[in-house]
Amino acid sequence: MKPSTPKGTRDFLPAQVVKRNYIFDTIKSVFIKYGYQAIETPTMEKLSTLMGKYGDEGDKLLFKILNNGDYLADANEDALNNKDSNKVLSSIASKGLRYDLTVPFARFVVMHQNDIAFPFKRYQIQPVWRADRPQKGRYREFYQCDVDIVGSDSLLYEAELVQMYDEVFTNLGIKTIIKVNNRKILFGMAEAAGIANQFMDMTVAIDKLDKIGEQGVKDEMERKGISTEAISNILKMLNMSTLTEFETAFANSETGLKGVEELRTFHQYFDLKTPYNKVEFTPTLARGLSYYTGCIFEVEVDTNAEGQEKVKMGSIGGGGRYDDLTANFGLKGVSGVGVSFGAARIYDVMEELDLFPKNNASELKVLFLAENQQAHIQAFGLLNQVRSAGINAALYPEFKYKKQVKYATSINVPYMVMVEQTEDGTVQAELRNVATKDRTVMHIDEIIEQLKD
RNA sequence: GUGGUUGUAGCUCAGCUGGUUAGAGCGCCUGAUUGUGGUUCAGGAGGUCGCCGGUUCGAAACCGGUCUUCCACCCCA
Repeated sequence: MKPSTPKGTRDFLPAQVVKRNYIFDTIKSVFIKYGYQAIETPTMEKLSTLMGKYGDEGDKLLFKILNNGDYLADANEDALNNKDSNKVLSSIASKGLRYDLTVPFARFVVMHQNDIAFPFKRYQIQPVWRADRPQKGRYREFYQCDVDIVGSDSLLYEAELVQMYDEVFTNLGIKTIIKVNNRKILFGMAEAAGIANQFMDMTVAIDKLDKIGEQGVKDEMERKGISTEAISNILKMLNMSTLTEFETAFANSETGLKGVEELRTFHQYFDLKTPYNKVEFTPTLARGLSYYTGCIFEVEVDTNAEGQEKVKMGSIGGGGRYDDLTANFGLKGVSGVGVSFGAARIYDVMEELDLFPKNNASELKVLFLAENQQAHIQAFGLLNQVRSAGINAALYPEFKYKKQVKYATSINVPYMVMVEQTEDGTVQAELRNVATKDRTVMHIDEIIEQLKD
């Protein structure tokens, strides 16, 4: 039989894992610096935790786990006979794979509210699963990398999160544009245009702006039955760029004015330090129809930056504030704000721009090669010394020179040490630089010195 | 979930409108050669043509189903 992985899942080769970990490590070190702590939640959650949190569409995309034991014995018989999958489900499956990290986190906060201190700052890097149909850059198993604060509505955290974006992408070497908006500004626009009741339709249309253009947005809103007058009003507002303009437009929208004020406060915190990346107020940023209620963020690769012109990639990060994150689980009035890093997309961008470091600390530094069995045993002793000095080292098991060199070149190791017996019966070690082909016989202590830098 | 697309050796792919024992390059293994950095030469192993069923005297090729790949839509990350 031909081995394969399930649809939408993949294996990761050593070189890929090294690169992925480089991204995670860079992100983690920034999280830790800003005072966030890691948590983990189980791969599976109860379906009662998961169902109904992502809409009807989301429920379909949940992977369900069959109950153990004789699950059909306990299945709902009527539903089974009628082939009613939805009804049968609840009697044969009570667990599912996590669909994102936010809902499990909300469950976590409610369950452990007495063990954690608010504001609670956590980060979480774990895979999630979706039974979506796979396509380019979309898998059924992928990592999410979330950082959130719950239990405070201070805008200091919005500023902090954007600073973290700025620092992470600077460290990774990607020049980005960090777009900032506020859902209250969007609501203000709907209110100012007199279509507050069609806020959702408007938001969904605006969210597609990048994809379908201004005319497309106009058409979409028309289709949703928004009046032409309101549409032209909204389009006019979308082209405004300063908070002062919005303040004027929102004279009759309390929510809109609140949004302007929130963004001003955000800037009071944020502007104390000059960011390396572009941070732009973007009134057209909508972030889908998700649960966001305040500030929203999205990160894009800056295609105007030198060397990045050709990068075609959607958003590589996003997030925002959501009130009542935990209300679903019975804890009201707890506000949260968080952002997510799109690890897989960041990986692709870094690959395209060749931004991964060449010499990774987790890679093998030196490969020992021995001439014969006698030398092999001696080489193992030398190997121990090199490893004790903290250098990543390995010994090749066979003696055939051709195979040794072939292996060394195929694993891309920078140094080799050839261990040979001399005529007087002692052993000598020769350090070889694979790239320059330099070779020198030297004492093992010297070799260690050489390899250390 | 809808529409399309892909599947032949470990890898990248040929294989005409159905017709003998299914091929190439690379890789792999063995031996020689090279006083040592993937050399050269010779030989070799490896495929139920994704899987199941059908049409046919005959299927890798045609038809149906299924799994997989990639793409668009829906939605989303």
